[in-house]
Amino acid sequence: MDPALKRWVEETALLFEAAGLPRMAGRVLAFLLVAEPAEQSAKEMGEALSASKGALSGALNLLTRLQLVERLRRPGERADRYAVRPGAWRRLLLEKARTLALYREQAEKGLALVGEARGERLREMRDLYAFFERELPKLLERFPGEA
Amino acid sequence: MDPALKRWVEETALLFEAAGLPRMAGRVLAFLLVAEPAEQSAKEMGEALSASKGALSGALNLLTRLQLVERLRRPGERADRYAVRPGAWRRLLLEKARTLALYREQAEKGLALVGEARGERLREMRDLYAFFERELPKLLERFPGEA
DNA sequence: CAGTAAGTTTTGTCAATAGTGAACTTTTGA
DNA sequence: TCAAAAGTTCACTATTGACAAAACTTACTG
Repeated sequence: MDPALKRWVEETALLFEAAGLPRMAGRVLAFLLVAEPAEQSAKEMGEALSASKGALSGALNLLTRLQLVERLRRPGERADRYAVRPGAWRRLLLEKARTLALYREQAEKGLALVGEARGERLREMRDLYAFFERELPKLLERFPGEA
Repeated sequence: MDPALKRWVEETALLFEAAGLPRMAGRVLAFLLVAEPAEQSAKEMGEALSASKGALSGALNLLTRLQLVERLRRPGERADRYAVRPGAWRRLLLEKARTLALYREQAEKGLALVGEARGERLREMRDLYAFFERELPKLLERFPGEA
């Protein structure tokens, strides 16, 4: 693999890490974004990223659960292949949007404990998250893209 | 402090941690959301949260840098007091919005390396983040609230 | 149905990070 | 100017989590 591309993968993995992914999962995702062909086997990724089978297994399962990557098998081949799913980014943001509800609910729990009267600070929190919970999915619909 | 409230603080801290704050900073912020009075000294927080001076110092500096908390001094008092800043949540989201640019830029760097022709996957990434980079600040402006 | 390749799980090691407690510096009110 | 309180910094410890390596399980292919 081109050294410049290798550096890009590592940098990108760091970004993904900041967003909450484990380091190895970030590396795999970054690699799959630029790999040729798009479908890669665990073995190939292990060589490209100098990572162990075990680490890849965990990372790939995570990325698959998150629906960022799909697992597929070419007829006649023994090994699974993996590729970034079309619409992965939209899905990632939808997922984030869903966590907004957690924040809103937590604010509401707090309000129930301290009472609405004493809850100016919590109300600000609840209202803003509720606003985004409503508006973000609408915004995503306006984005011109697939699935 | 009421045990139910104590549990709420701990739960909320966990949520904040998932969003990227260090644990202690999350506890402090959660506590400041429900504390009476709103302005609390480090000593009071140390007792309420069973935390050391040193840990509080770090957490409070972080929260102050992030502009989520403000530091103030009542005349005649020796110790600083801290309170959640009005508009803290909006500010937090604006900050997140700013990181969208990082993702877009990283996708563009990748495109420069693999070429636009081979870059369907990266283009999807770039386009979605660019879209949000444009739309999110607009959305925030529509939220009826302070600074 | 064997033999082998792929994938998962487990175990042990290592690095990173948070937090305590103590030493140190700064501030402030007398 | 002095003394005490507040705040910061540092050294150490404990916890966490990621990863490699190897043992184990599953499932394909001939």
